[in-house]
Amino acid sequence: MPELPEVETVRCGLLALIGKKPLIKSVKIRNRSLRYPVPTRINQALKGKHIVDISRRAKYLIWNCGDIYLLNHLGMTGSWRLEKNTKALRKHDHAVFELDKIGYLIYHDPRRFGMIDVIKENVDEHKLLAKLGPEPLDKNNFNTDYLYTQTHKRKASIKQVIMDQAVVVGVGNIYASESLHRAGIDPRRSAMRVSKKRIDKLVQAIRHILGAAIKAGGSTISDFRQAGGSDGYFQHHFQVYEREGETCKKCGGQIKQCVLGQRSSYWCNSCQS
DNA sequence: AACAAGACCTGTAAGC
DNA sequence: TGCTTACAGGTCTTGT
Repeated sequence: MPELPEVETVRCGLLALIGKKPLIKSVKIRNRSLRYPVPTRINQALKGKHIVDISRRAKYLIWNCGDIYLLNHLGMTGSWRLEKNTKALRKHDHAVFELDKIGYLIYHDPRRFGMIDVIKENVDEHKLLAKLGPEPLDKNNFNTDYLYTQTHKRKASIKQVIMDQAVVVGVGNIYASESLHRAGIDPRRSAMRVSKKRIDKLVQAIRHILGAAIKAGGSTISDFRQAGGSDGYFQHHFQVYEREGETCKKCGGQIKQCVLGQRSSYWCNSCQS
C-alpha cells in the first residue's frame, strides 16, 4: 500500500486523531503473526505510557512513548483507524490500542506484511533501520553527487536502483515510475548508463513527485486511506502508473508497461529514453 | 558486492 | 455459478 507520501500522510493523520499526548491504557494483540511476531511484552511495555510524538523514518512510523518506542511498518495493506468502542472490530484487525479519553486505535492489515515492534533505545540502530539510505527530501544527504556515486557502478535498471531502500528510502513502485517519467529516463535503462546530468534531473524529479504527493495526501488506489478515513488525491496526477496503452499527457506518446525486478513498470515510449 | 528469484499473505478481478 | 490464475502500494532471505 504505502510509499513515503502515504506513510507521511498516515503519520499526520494519526497525530490529528490522537490529540495531545494520550495515555495508552492497554494494548491487545488479536493476531501476532505479522511479518515478524509482535512481541508478547508489548502491553506490559506500553501500558501507562503516553504517546509523546509520532515520527517517520523511510516507510516506518515511530511512536515516541517517552522512554520507549513503537516501530511500525504498514507493509502493503496496513492501516490505522480510530473507533469509539470494540464492537466495530473486523477481520484482520490485529492490534487494538486503548487510548484514554480518545478511543481505540486499531491496526488493520489483511496481508500481514506489516510489522510492529517495541524498542527501548537507539531506534536508528534497530536492525531494520540501520542500513537505510538517506531521506529523499533531505538535500544535504540526498543530492546529485550522492546518487551518482550509487548509480554509476550499478548494472541493474535505474528503476530497481532507486527502489533500493539502501540507496534512497521511500521510493516505491508507483513513485519510481512517476519520477523517472518526470526526469525523462527509461526505467529499463541500466543505472550505470544514466549520465550525471540526468541523475541530477532524477534527484529533482524524486523530490518534486514525493513532495507533491505528500501535499495531495498520498495516492488512494484500492484500499489506501488516510488515518482519518479520507482519500488521498495524488492518483489523479499519475502520468504513467497503471496507464498502459494510454496517451502520455506530456508528449502524446504511448504509455508502455513491462516487468522489472518482478514489479510492474510504466513509461512513455516517446519522452523517456 | 550485486543481482535475480523466492518467500511471506489475503483479496480482488479476470478468464474459462 | 464456480474454479483457477494473475496480480496488488514491500522487503527480507536465499542462492548464484
